Amino acid sequence: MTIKDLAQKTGYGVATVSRVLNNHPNVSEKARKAIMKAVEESGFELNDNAKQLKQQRSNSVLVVVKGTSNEMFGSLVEYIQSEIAKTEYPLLVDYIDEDDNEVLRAVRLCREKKPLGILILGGNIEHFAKDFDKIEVPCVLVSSDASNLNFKNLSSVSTDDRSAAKCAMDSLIELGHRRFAFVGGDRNTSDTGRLRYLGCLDSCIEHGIDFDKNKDYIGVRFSYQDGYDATCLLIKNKRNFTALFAAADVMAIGAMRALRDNGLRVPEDVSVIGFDGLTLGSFLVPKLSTVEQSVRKMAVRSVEILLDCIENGGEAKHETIPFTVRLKESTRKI
Amino acid sequence: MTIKDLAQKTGYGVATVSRVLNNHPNVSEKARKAIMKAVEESGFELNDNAKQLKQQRSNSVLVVVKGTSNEMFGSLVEYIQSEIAKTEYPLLVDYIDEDDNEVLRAVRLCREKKPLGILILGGNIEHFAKDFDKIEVPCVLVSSDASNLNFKNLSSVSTDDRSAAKCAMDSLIELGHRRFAFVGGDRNTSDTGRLRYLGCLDSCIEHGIDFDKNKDYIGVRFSYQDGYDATCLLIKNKRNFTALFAAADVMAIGAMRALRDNGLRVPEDVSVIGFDGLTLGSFLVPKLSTVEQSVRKMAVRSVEILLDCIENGGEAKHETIPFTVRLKESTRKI
DNA sequence: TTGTATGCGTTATCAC
DNA sequence: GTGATAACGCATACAA
Repeated sequence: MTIKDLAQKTGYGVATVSRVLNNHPNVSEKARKAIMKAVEESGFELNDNAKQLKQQRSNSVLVVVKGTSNEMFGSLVEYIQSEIAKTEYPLLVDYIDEDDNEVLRAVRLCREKKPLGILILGGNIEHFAKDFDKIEVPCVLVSSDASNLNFKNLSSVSTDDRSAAKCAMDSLIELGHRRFAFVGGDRNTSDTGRLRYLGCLDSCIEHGIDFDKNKDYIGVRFSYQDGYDATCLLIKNKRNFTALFAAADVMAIGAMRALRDNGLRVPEDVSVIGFDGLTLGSFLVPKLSTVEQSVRKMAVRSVEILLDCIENGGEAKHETIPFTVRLKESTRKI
Repeated sequence: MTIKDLAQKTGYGVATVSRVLNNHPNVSEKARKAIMKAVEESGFELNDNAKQLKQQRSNSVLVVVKGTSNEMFGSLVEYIQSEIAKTEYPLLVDYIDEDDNEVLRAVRLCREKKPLGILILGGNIEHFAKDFDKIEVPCVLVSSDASNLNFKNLSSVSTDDRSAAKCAMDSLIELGHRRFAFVGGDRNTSDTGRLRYLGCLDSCIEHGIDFDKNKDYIGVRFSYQDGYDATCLLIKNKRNFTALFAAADVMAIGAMRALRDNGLRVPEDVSVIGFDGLTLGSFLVPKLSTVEQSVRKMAVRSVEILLDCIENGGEAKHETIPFTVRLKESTRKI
């Protein structure tokens, strides 16, 4: 079933059928009705490939997700999906490993899929600096700040990771903690991991807290198991910390279990704070203290910015989503 | 940049370029080398739209995910993604609401996207019975059994939900429990919810357990919050249950928190068992007892079956993935 | 082993 | 208001 068949069936020409299907003007009401009727009856849908070939672009929006075990991105993708679903653009989701180069991947997908725009979840600024010039469509980097890169088609929506991590640490210090352990991201492959690490460092320095970056900090992947393993290692190192900062809620959850398995109670023996503000955290026992980023707001703004760039040729924007340190039940005063 | 440009650049014809790009035979080594070199230099990628228009299909695999708040599907999508990534097929992921009609959605996407095959995560057999005949490409329904529908292009990979739920209940009964509460799925919109409900009922009947389907059972959506709310309601009804069965781990997690907030301890006062076997469950305190379905195996088999249908014209298959009742720390003997 | 020519289904430019 | 018709970039039948 093609518009040709439809034309034959209704007695009109393909051009008129196409006009009706695309809501173009210069079609008689009579023709519109007749053609729409035929469309209904046959369940006809335009062939996207032909349409897009003709129009020299697809109408899809591409999302590249870096790292699959971090539930925060899962949640982000869902919100993005539901925002994009309000439009007529199909969403192409591509998951890549935490260690892969997201920009090269995007470049390749652009040539293949010709998306209207791209959202990249998680990214490494160096990758952007090196290869982003090969991307021409609007792009929003979600979760890292790209304002100092100055690409005219690259926006970003992020949390001020460094300040947020510092705030979280400040809160722990205010609760009386002095000895800390850190389960962070890999500082080399993850901007987010690096910034949150620096924020912690800032706080330690400001408060004169001792901190051995080789023994008190372990950088791993964003997953439950990695959080668990890293924490076991920190305990084994006998650093006797009273508080643990995890650079992601998934790690914090792994950490809490590791503490428990080593005979330590949360928060009585060790306070734990995570980062992200996953919905899940509020259902745990104890409720996970965390640096809450409004994942929903992040998704909404990212999509809004992207659509503005796509539809109105809007300028690239760099936004920071506010965070809130939420001390719940996994932290306590000592 | 098109194959025409590439042809011009290398002095060969478009047909030869096309042959090289598709690894077809009858190309001299010399031509292959020259053309590949030009491809490298220019970073050329075939235009998917043109290719697919020509071939009368896209090369993509479509995944329709029903319900976004059930983390089990999130996990399933990730495994599917990583399996599909081993092939060269791009994955088109479409999320729809738990209450939407997944088959009509798939029909529409088929006409638009012309995918090679479809995976549907979560589904209602009635929807399939009514409209699946409009779908012509191979399809695998994941998580519900479709063997009694007899569509030649519809496979299914599922857990025997009814037996599994019964086993879980049997285990609780064996632990000495007699008074139960059930947080289940909506029996009307979700096959999975209905079957797990029936399994529980089977067990109750077999063991002569009293069960008021209006007061002891609440059917809600698969999410943390719904599990929480339903449990609060059950507690309010003063049914004095000693064990709670949740039709999904996410609900069980919500339930555990609700119990806690109502002054009940898990497992001392109430034993809780979930369903799915999420990775997360093993990191909770207490570790969540659950009916474990190997999500990974489910994903792997689903993709294998689909690819076999796509690539070798394999027959539709209906497979059941084994389950294991895992009693961990959220259940106890009374 | 290679090149030429045709058509996939659509949109858009014309001429009517 | 409408209908021919030329692209879009590719794969492929067929000719050389």
